[in-house]
Amino acid sequence: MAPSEYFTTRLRITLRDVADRAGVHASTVSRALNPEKSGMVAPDVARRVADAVEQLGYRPNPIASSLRTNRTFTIGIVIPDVTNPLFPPIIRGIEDTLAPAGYTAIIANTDNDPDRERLTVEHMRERRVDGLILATARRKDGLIETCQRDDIPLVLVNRTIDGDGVACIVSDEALGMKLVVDHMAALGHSKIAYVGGPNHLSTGHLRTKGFRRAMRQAGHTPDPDLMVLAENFREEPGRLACIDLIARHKKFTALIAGNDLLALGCLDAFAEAGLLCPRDVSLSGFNDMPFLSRLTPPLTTVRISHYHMGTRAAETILDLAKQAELLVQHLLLEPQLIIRKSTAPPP
Amino acid sequence: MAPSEYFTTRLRITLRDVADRAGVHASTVSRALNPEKSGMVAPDVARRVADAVEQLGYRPNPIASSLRTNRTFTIGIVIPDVTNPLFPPIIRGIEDTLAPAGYTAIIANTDNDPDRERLTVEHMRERRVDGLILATARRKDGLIETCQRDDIPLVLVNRTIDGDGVACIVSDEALGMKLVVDHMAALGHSKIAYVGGPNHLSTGHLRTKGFRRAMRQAGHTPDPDLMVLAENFREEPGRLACIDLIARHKKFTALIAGNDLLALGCLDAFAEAGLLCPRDVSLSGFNDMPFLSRLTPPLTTVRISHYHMGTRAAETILDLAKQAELLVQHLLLEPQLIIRKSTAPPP
DNA sequence: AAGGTTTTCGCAATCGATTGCAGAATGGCT
DNA sequence: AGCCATTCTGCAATCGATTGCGAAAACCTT
Repeated sequence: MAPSEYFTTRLRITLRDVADRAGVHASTVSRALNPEKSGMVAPDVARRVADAVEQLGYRPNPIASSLRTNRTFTIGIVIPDVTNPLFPPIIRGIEDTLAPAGYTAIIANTDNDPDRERLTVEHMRERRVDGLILATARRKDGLIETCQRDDIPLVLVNRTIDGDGVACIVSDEALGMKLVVDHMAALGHSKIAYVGGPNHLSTGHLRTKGFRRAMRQAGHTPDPDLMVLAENFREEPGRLACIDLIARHKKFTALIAGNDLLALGCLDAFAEAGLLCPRDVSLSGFNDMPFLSRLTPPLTTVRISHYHMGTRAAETILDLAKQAELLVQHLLLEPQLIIRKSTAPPP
Repeated sequence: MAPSEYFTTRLRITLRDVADRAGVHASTVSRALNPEKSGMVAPDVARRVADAVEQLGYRPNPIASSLRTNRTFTIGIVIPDVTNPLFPPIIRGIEDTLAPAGYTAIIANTDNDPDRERLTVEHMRERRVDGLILATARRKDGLIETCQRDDIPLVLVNRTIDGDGVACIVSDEALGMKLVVDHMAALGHSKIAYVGGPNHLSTGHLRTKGFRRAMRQAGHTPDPDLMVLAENFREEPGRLACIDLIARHKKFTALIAGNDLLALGCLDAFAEAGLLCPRDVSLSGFNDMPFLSRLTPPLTTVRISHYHMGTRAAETILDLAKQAELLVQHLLLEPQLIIRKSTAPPP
């Protein structure tokens, strides 16, 4: 017998082994080990079983269990890209909540590619995940509609779709934007420009909407000439959008960016145009990425508790997986303004 | 019949359904669908099966398959913390390699807690992962020894253990350190200080060793008074170590940090001591974290291709999982010096 | 003490795919 | 034509745990 065989035969303790040891039938062991059914077995038998389990070092085979019960204690997480500092805290939040509940997370990156999204979701469904947490939602999202139709436990995180009917944990974008606008206004700015993210994402859309509304509430009229939408939420598009903005030669003393990466791009555009922040123009970001306080100047931004977002999403998917009724479908997390050195009174 | 039942009965196409449709036995379908055994079935039958699969939209149940074959096409990844920007690229590299091969990654964070490491590995083994990629290695690591003893396909990434016998993909720390030291020396520095990471990690240990050796090779004697080891690889310990260093009142014109976070901490210590970088002292980091070029001053550092590290680790674990012989056990990836503005000639 | 509950447990089927073995069909050979 | 060697397919067991059903045993009840 090869060593590996020895290992396998020696180590793979099955339910039946335990049953033999305890002098009972396998089904009894199964019941004794299932908290929900342990009432069905006599106390002394339960102890004998427990002892046998202990002595043999039995560990149940979750695969066999899954095959029979059709539950895997597995949750699929679909994100655009782990490399984006936005997502790791969400993942941690999810995992820290899932693990104590005995669930395992399967994570996949899709780079915002709808085809890959569909493929990964299919793959995860084949793997019989008990639920799905998606961080990839577009405002109109066919994939999510399919999942809804197929009645899969599903939670959206960070972004959401238009309309409701699906659980989501997102930040209160309108509030976040209001915090920034009010901050700029309080500093004395009235000519406030905006470089936003794409409109097909709820984050982009709601922040832009929030910007307009907050401007009006602050007594200013949002100037369409001072608003540009970048193609996506990354640096280079932010830079290009800002260059576009500057080329319009319309005066502004503050610029609110739709997220931190866009803000970084804007900073580059400022440098190219010989603009100094915050002396010539104040700048704010959104999300509070790590190390932003290390920038020159340290960036004023809106902090979103992504970790918290993850924990809530995990709690929700667990409820859904065990068929519980949801108290709240849409959870809006409260953002927080982080004032640093990139915002100052207008020149 | 409830909609969900309808869904289940309607959607769960099994091998037997395909067999019935194709007019053959389930075992034949199984063989037809298995590339390694598709030679055992007649071409026309294979086509009939393929058609039936197509028409019914059959998708195999990987759980049933796993139960029988004892292979899950799943790899466990254990990392200290996704939130550390070091790891996401590794994870991407792993996933991008694993996915095309039909494997799924299970990721877990352990926060460098040995107990959690053991728990996670146990959990993953219970889930019958086909292999393990660990980014948590300590130089002496009991957990890894157990895994070796139990003959589990195993690859270490980023860090490794003392001695060999286990596959690992790491950066060539000695070379990396040599690049930095030579760069400093070439700039004219001779009084070069060192703030390193903990000695119980291979990264910390090898970089420190590499520093000493590179110094001697450059014709300088490493001064023990100018070397401090931080408790871990994070900012605050870096700051404290650097404060300690400065308090020794021994002159140095350059400081090499064991990684970027330590360097960030050193930058803080400089600021507190009224030292300006690079005017008063040059500084270098290690790893090339994202956004380091945005610092003031942009940090000179050593770039390690973490993504590549991930792909190679995944390739290795796949080889191991299919029992292939390994060409190289220890793979040293070549690091690259990234010169920015934090290093300059001595004052 | 007889009959009726309630507990407690075992039997055997089941989840869905895989595979060793054997038999049927086909082909090739003399 | 007859026999052997291939090739192809089906049968049935198996992986390990779960669970509906029925039976035995224990406990009440009157």
